[in-house]
Amino acid sequence: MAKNLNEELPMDDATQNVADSFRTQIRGWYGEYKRTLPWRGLRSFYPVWVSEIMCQQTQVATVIPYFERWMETLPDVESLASATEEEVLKLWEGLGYYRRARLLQKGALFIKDNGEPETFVEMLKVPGIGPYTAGAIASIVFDEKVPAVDGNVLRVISRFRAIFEPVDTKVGRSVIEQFVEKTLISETCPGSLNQSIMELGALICRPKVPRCEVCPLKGECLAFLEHVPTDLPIKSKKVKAKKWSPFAVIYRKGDKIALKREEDKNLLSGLWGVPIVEEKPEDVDELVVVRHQFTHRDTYYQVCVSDETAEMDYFSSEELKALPISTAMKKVISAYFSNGDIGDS
DNA sequence: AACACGGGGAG
DNA sequence: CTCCCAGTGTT
Repeated sequence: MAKNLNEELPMDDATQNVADSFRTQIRGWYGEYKRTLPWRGLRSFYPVWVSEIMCQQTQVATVIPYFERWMETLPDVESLASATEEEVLKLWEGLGYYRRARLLQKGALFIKDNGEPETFVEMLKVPGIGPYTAGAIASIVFDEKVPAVDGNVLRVISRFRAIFEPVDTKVGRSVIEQFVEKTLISETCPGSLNQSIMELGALICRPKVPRCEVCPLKGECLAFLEHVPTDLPIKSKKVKAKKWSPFAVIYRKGDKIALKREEDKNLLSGLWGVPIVEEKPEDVDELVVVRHQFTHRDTYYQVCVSDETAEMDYFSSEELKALPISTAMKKVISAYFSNGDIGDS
C-alpha cells in the first residue's frame, strides 16, 4: 500500500517518548480536573450519541440542561423514533442548528431498521453522524482505537506539535488525525484519551487565553517552548456576516397572529414563525426593526403589521408557546406583542 | 474547497 | 466588536 508520506509526522523513538509522556500527563490531569457532566462515564450508545450531537458547535455548559430534559422525555432510540418532529424540535428550541435535531430523529429511524451501529464505519452511515461523532462514540462506547477530532483537538495538537498547516483544510486536518491515530491512541481507554484532549482544550489550552503555566503538557508542548501558543492553530477561512434586511410580516386578527412552519430549504426550517419576505408587501405598516445576528447573516427584521387575512394558522401569545420557535422569531414576535398593540386601527 | 446552518459565551 | 464552541451535509 502506498503511503502519503507528506501527511505523516515523524514517528521515531523521540516522538514515541513524547507520546508516552503526553498520555501519562494528560491522564493524570484528566483524572483530577475533569468536569462532572451528565453524560460523563456513560457507556451506552444512545445517551453518548445524543450528547455528542448536542455538543456540536455548542459549548458544553449550554448543553447540560437540554441533555437532561431530552433524556427524561426521550430516554431511548425507540421513543425518539416514534416522537413527532414538533416534539423533537420543541426539546431543541434555543439550541440552534436545528437540523441536528431532525437528523437525530432520522438517525433513530435508521437505527430502528438497521440496528445500533457498533463500529466507526457503521456509525458513519447514520444520518447526522460524521467523522468526529463516529470517532467519539466508537471510542467511548466500544473502545475502538479511532481519533475524535473536534475544534479542541485541532487546537491542542496543533500547538503541542507546532503544526502550522491550516487546520481547516483536508491536509491540515489529516495531519492532526494521523498524529492522534498513529502516535497517541493506545489500547487502554481510547475514549478517555479522546475526551481528555477535548477537556484540556476546553479548560487549559483555550483559544484566546491558554493557561500554559498549569498545563500538564507544558514540558513537551512545542508551541509553549518555541513559539507563541496563541499563534496556533492556523485557520485559512474567515467568513463575515452579510447584512440582510427582510420584512417580517405580522398578520393580526384580534389578539392572534398568523404563524407558519418554515420550509425545508429556508433558514430555521421546521420551526414556526411569521412569514419572512424580501419585498415589502402591500397594505402593511412598519412597526419596528429587530436585529438578530446569525453566524452568516447580520439580520435586520423590518417588522410590519397587516390587517389582511392570511392563509395561515392563527395563535394567541399563550398558544404559540407550545410551538417550536427560534430565538430570532421570538424576538420579532415579542417586539410585536410589547409594542404592536399601541396605536392605530 | 466553499458554503449554509443558530445561538451564546468570553475577551 | 471579535472569535469560537465535543461538526455535518450540500453543492
